[in-house]
Amino acid sequence: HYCGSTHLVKDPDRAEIFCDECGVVVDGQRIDHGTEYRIFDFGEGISRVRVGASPTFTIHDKGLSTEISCRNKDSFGKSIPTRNRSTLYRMRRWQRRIRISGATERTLAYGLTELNRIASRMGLPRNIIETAALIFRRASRENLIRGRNIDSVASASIYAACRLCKVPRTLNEINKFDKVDVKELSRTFRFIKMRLKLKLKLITPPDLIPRFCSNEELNFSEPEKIIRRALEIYYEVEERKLINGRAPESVAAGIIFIASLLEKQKRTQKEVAKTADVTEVTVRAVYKEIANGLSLLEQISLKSF
DNA sequence: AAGACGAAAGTGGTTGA
DNA sequence: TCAACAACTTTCGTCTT
Repeated sequence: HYCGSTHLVKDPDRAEIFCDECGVVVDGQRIDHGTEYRIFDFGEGISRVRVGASPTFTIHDKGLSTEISCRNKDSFGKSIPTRNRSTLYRMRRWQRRIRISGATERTLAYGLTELNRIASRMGLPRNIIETAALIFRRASRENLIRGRNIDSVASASIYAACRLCKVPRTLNEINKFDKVDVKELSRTFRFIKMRLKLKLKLITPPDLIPRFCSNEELNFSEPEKIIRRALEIYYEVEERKLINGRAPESVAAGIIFIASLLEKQKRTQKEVAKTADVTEVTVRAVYKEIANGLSLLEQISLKSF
């Protein structure tokens, strides 16, 4: 499992196995195959019935809620006798509790729906969606959603899940599918990350390179070759400390551009820039720096002849 | 005509006093 | 908290293919 931890936790209520270190859902489809049993033990006062495991974190069953008026009148408007008022009081108290939980449930349902919408439009794999849903539920449980835009929490959960699962998306990529602005998404993410103590490693170019190379925009015939070449270049660059303070997308883009030249599958700077969501100017800057540092310039210009 | 190049000016985020 | 700073963007004119 990616984060190296062997500390996996099984949550029998949710039929989930997830990593205690990083929170990634390892196996979300798992069904509890434990003994099916019922206990009719009046002595213990417990009746346990296993009806089956909830298959996913992402679906929520919505409930209905009821209001009880605070006036002491019945449905005909007649005053309710004092001897019944204590009963009514108790009913109200219960109803209030249920309604409050109903509100958070509604938030959960709405948020998970939104989360699913974004994630499926992005075409994210199952395990990432489950991880995102788990994060969202934790955020809800820890009361982090109140006073915050539900949509932004949903987006932030997806962003975090992508990073946890080692296939990070940029904030901008997610922002193309959601309804919040990048700044708010960024704020919410930082907040959630801190409060849930998510352990996220920094994004590095190798996290991005495989996905970028496989992008349909670039349409490499054999992405694996480009990926391998790009990674070679990256490790060389890393070793020689040729780049400082560049955003990982920028570095990835510059490297992929060079790799496309060396593999004789040249792509334009514009194309590479578009898939990495940076500008051509940035691609140029990075690729120049690297090409100079590795003395690749003559090689590249030779190849292009 | 399209790509590559780099200058100039503006923006948002990080850093260090 | 403020100012300096590098990275990044946008825009644009020029050169190359």
